[in-house]
Formats: sequence, C-alpha cells, structure tokens
Amino acid sequence: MTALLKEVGGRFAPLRQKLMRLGVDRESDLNVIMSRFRLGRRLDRGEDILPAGSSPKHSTVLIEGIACLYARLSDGGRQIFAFQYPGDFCDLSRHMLKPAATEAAVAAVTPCSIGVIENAVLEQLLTQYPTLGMALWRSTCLEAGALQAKLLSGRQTALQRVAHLLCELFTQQVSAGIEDRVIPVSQIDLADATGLSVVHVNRTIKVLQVLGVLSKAGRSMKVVDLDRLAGLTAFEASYLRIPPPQPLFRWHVEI
Amino acid sequence: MTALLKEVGGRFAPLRQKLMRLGVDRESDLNVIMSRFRLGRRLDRGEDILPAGSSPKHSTVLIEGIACLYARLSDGGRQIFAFQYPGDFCDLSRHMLKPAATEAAVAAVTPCSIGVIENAVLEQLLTQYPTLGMALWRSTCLEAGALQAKLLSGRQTALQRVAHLLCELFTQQVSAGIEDRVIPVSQIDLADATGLSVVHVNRTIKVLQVLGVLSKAGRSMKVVDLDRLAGLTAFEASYLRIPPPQPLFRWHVEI
DNA sequence: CGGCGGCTTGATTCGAGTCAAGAACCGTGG
DNA sequence: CCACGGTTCTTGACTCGAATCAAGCCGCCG
Repeated sequence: MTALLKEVGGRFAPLRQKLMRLGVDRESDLNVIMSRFRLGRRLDRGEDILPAGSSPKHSTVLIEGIACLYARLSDGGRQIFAFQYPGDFCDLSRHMLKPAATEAAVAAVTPCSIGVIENAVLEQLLTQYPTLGMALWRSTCLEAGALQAKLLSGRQTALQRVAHLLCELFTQQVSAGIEDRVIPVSQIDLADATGLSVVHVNRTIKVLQVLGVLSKAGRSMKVVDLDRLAGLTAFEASYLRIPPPQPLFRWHVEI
Repeated sequence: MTALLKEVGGRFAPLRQKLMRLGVDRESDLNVIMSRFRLGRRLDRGEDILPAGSSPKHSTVLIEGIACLYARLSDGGRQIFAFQYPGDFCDLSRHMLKPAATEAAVAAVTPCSIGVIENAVLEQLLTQYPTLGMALWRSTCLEAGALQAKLLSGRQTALQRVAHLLCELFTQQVSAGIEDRVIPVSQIDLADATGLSVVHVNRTIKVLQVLGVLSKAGRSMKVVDLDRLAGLTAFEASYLRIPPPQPLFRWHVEI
C-alpha cells in the first residue's frame, strides 16, 4: 500500500508542487489532499478532457501533457483562453459556478493523462483545510491575471502576440519542470490562441526564425533566444506565478 | 449607534446584495461582515481608486458609481478589462497575490464612493466565515468568466464588439439595481474597453442609432432595444451572474 | 462667453484575413 | 520498406476592416 501511495505520489508530483507554490505548505495536509486523487483516463491529442457544458461529478487535474481551455466561436472557430500544464486544475470555475457559466471546454493539445477527485471529497477537503481553498482561489486569481495579459497582448502586432504566447508557453513549461526548449504546439493551436489566422501565424514564425529567435524542430519550433523573444513584446512573466521564495502571508491570523 | 449602523447598512446595500447572490446566505454572518467595512473617500471621474502597483493595507469595495479595471499599454494606450458596479470588489486578486502580480489599476469612470476593509480584518473574517471565502472566490471565477467573454468578443466585428460591451454594461447596471437605460460611459472608455479606436467606436455607435437600437441621451447613449442589441452579438448574459434562484450547493458537507 | 474635452466626419493607409494551391510530414497498412 | 492519405505547414495574390491623420463641431463648466 505504501508502494501504491509512492507510485501515485510520483505521478502526482506536479500537483503537489503546484499546491505548494500556491501556499499549501504543511506536509501532512498535502499528503491527505493528494491521497484523495485517483488517476483518470489517458487522452489522445485533440480529445476533449472536459466537453463544453458538461458538469461531471468530479474535478480534474492535468497530470501529463499539455491541455487547453477553449471556447467555440459562433462561426465554428476556436478561441483558446489558456494552456494548461501538469499540476493545473482544468475546471475549477466549473466547480465553483455550478451551472457551467461559461461554455468553455478543455482539450488535450498533446497526449495527456489526468487525475480526478470527487466533488464531494473536494468540498470536504475545502472545509477541512482552509489553506487548500485559499490556494485554489489564488490559482483562480492567477488564471484571471493570465487572461488579462492575453487581452493586453491582443492589442499588439501579430509578431508581438506570437512572441508573447511563446514566452508564456515556455515559462509555463519550465515552471512545470519540463526542460525542453521545444514548444510542442501546432501552428493551428497558436493561431487559435492568438486570434490570428494560421497563415499569418506561419508568416510570423518565419520572421522569428529569420530573427534567430526560433528554430525549427521537426514540425514544431524551438526557442533559441528567450531574452530576445521576451524583448520583442515586453513580456513580464510575473503574472504567471506566485513568488515561491517567501511563501506569502499566514492565513491563520493571530488575533 | 444603531442609527449609524443603519446608515451604513443603507449605503452598503449593494455589497450586501452581492454577497448574498454569491452565497453568503446567513443573515447573522452578513451583518458581522458588513459591520467591518467603513466608508472610504469619494472620487471624481477619472481619478485612480487603486493606482497600478500599489498594495494598500486595506481592500476596496465600490459603493457608488462605475469604476473600471485597466492597464496601460506600452504605447500609452489603455486597456479596460472590466467595468465595476456598486457591490463589486475592486482588487481581490491584489489581495490574494501579494506582490501585485498584474500591473492593473482601478479608476473611477463616473464619480464614485468606496468602502474599505482592513486586510487583517478581512483575513480574520475569511478564517471565521468560510462561506465568505467561497463567495469571494466565486466572484473571482465570475470575473475570469467575464474576461473570457471579452476575449471571445474580441474576435467579432466592431459592431458586435460594441454591442456586446453595451449589453454587458446594461446587464451589470440592472443587476446592480440601477434602472436607468442610459449608459453613462464615454466613447473613449468604450474604445479602451473594446480595443477599437475612438473614431471607429463613434462610427459604430452611429450605426447602432440608425438601426434603432440606441438613442442619444445628452452626451451618452440610451439602450432602446436590448433584445436586438443582444441579437447582434449572440450575447449570453449567463456568465455575469450566479443564478440567484437556487442559492447553490451547501459548503458544509454533511459527512 | 470662452475654452477644453469629447464627439463627428472625411480621406488615406496598412495590417491581417481570405482564397487558393502546392509541399512537407506522419502514421498506417500492405 | 515503401506507397498512400490526411493533416499541417508554406507561399503568393488579393481584399477589406479598422487605424490613423486631420479638421471642424458641440456642449458643458468655470
């Protein structure tokens, strides 16, 4: 049984790390919380992890792979709101806003595996460990901040928008513990995330290659010069993470 | 003293209503929570309620007037992320993400008055009334949903974008208890919120007037035909509010 | 009643979308 | 191991929505 726990602990390591960064710092709490997750199914690239408008009886965490939160446009197009990396919750707001308020869905951008937790269990954990609630709330705040950043970058040129997105992906990837400089996302996905046409994304990427900022790596691209990439778009990574150094203020205030 | 409380209760009515809609349904809790707010200063149109990058020792609630959450573009322009109405918290994520993650600010769009609560007091309330934490978290989820909707509408034509924004403003206004069909927001603000140029917003509004959807009301505009306005842009108000009817699921799960 | 900020309008420019067609890549099955 | 089919990527020509530039106008406030 300890072996089983260890196994699961290993697979769920990204979640544990994420929760810690969000402020769940008591080891024992973490252990209890993590033990209530089970492994969900694996998904192929393109599959919906959470279809639009569904409200499952459990909440979902991404364990492996890259996913995206998206919504369909009236004309059949797709707007990607955010990319998710291992450790990210897929559907927190779906859980908080019972009747799935936004018609958003989550899809696998690369092959994924997920973890799930029963909603009832999650709610119980939330009442038992207020720190967990705060952590997840904070994670919602981060997501909102990322949406703001995306809105902001929407007012820049195509080059800056693409550069910004690549910076964001790269940063997320690094902080999810993936060292690879390759961004394994199709140009179609980049287009859906930036709101540009695929054609124009393509041209833009070529410019970035000519600038020596990106290079080709098979079908996808590799970040060669992150600093210059960031410089193109005044990218400030701060909105993506809570500063891990000083694990913030205490939630149980001494009165 | 009861007279004072009553007075304050009156002014803070929008906040009370908002908290109720978010799920704080125990009358006694509400009373305690509300009693910890005090009135802040009044602000003129255009003034910053919360300057970019500030982290005050208290949190702020809008009591009267309309405010906006915005950020400055690199070129000096302004992106408005959201409009806030009486009862809305101005800066929750600033409180949750200590080192003001996003460089966002809040400004008064019309003359405003605000309420404030010491951060220490708020934190104490949060530990004492878990329902409050859930309510505020939920409010953050709603904000995130609104940001998603804005991102979505950014991919439509100028007419649709403006129509969408007007629908949103109107809906928020109504649910804040303001009956007026007039939207007291300048075209400059509309431009900054839609990401269009002022010139183009102006032309677009004229089209909407010709269509008989809007009419002029002094300097600002009046919504004449909300249904048609909403029809232009597939506006779905659902993302703006938690359904008030069934005040959602219980947070203290019976185990 | 003067002035300043916001609204209106026209002329021109340009970034990005669309359409269309071909090339490279990848998985699959023979 | 190679041929095939479907994605995804590339490239070029053309179009168009919205930005920009430049004035003039209106209305509110001092």
